[in-house]
Amino acid sequence: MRLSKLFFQTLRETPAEAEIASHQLLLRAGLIRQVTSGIFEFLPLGMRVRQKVEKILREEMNAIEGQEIVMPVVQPAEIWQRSGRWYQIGDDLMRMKDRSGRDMCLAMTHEEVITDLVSRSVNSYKQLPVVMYQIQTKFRDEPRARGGLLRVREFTMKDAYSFHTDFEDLDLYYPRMYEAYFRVFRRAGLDVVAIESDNGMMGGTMAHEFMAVSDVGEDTLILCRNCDYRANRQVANFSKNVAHQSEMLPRETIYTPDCTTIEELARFLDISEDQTAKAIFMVATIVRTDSAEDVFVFCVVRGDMTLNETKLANALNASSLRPATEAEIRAVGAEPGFGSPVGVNFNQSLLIVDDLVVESPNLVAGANKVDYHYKNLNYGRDYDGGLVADIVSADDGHGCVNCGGELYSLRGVEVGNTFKLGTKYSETLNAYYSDSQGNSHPIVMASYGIGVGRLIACIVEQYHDEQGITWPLSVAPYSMHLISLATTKQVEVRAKAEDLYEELVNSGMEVLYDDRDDRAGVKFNDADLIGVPLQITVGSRGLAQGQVELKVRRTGERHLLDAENVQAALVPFLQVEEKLVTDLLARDIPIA
RNA sequence: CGGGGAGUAGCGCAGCUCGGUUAGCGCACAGCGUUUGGGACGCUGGGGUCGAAGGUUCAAAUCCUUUCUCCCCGACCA
Repeated sequence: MRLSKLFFQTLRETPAEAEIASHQLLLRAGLIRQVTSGIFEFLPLGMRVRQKVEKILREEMNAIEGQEIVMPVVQPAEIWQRSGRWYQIGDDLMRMKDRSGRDMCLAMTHEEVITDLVSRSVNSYKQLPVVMYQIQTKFRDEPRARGGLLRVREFTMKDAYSFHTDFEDLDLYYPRMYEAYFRVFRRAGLDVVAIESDNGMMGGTMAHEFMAVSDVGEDTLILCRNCDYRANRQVANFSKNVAHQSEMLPRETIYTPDCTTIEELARFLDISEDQTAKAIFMVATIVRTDSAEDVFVFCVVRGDMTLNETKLANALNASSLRPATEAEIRAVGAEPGFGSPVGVNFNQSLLIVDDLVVESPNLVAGANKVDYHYKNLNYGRDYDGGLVADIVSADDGHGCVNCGGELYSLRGVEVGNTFKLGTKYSETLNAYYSDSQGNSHPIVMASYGIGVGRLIACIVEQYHDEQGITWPLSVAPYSMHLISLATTKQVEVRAKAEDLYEELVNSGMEVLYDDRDDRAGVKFNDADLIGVPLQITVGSRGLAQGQVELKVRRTGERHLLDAENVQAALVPFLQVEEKLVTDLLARDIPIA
């Protein structure tokens, strides 16, 4: 491709709206353009990268029996009503009416449509298992798009769905998808960490997230330094330590002026935070089949712990949570800042106590009276009932639930996920098959997603420097950036560059050819910004010695090549670039 | 939805506090000339509903009201 003909423009200055590296560079290098919040165009260079990623996805999905299909973006409400998600999902689901007033929505994922498809086509165990995938647009009306391609509203996803006679068969297939996911990410140059995760709105029995470790990530991974335990913080378990075991002591009321936070309280009493309990007040929306109910939830966790809203929501089966207002807190008889479950009437509200609080004796907690706390509060003696569950977050320094090792945390971007869905969708959408005895069973399902744009953003986050992007060869828009430094008078330099371009293209290489009438500095800077792995410069200086110059973008190393034998001389450098991916692929895949 | 910031040419911004010719600068773009190995120089030129609507005023980019959009933090999120 000749740069003089390419629809692109590099930006010298960083657009004001972009803060993170991938967003800035994708805009500056002319790969994407934002239309409105969370909605982007892919320009020719960006489209080339996308096609590279999609090719990898297709190859890896095809290799594990995946069959490619395309499902619609605009879907009838009816199937979403049948699965229940029409009611469970809030404003993220973009709803609309067609001209005849029928409710429609934009697909945020495709479980409903594919289950409906399979329900009408699959009748017998002989047709199972079957795996289908597509690379298709999703729309999620995110409350807040951010970070360029990291979090968008309209995006392209590779989504795959597998259908099985039973869980045993799913369990046989699931590891193949898991390994294929590692191959996809590694072929794209990205190493990922697979972690246990929440099922969220997908439902089902088990889920993994594939995280690209990055400081710009929105998720927190909890990992063990000693064993291979790794989970999203939303669901991570840890070994809870009862810090101060002792006999129950008599409860006392103590004066604690202005101690409205655990930190102030611990400092005032000169005790550690793990000797206190804190009350957190939430309002949970609990969705039943056809109604939703708001319930006041009184949470008690130990003072040194952080409430985990995902765990809380799962324990309550709540669709959403929000902090309670002061008025709501007082309405149940509690005092904000000095809250305690003692004396609260739980007829109209729900008590949920973290299991660690139940184990920990003699805690200091609020007395429901301004400036007073109770000392030696014990669950079972001073208050009881309610729900006891794990509702706190694992954190750096906590103990691993498997081996007792030290846990630590990393930030990550979720680039893919896999869900064992079980029979949630097959039952509601009537996807049943007959076994060899003629008995009917719901089909066991799983779904698997990879966000294409997000993956590209993660690659750029990992592969860039001060000058621009440093694409891995496998996903680079071109493999070669040929720069002609010929001025108008240097016809022989020009001719050599043209010949070389033709020669390289004819040999099957993907060449971006800077034939523009511009200054050398402009061309070098654009080449560095776009980040094609190998740069070849044809100029009068080198040509006088019968040479052209090669620069390896990622390392910056430079070599002189015989101008008459460029193509062959490039081969070893391409092999070095390929090694980046082969090295990644050679690593062991951590077990699920 | 809560908090903060910003909308002036394709991009980056100044002007606004304290209203006053024809709204400016850099980059980008077009033409001509000189240049030509790491973002050249000169001359000339094109491009603006100053986000939108309403109001105050002799006069509004500037003051007031309303509203829309974008970005960041939080909430939320397969």
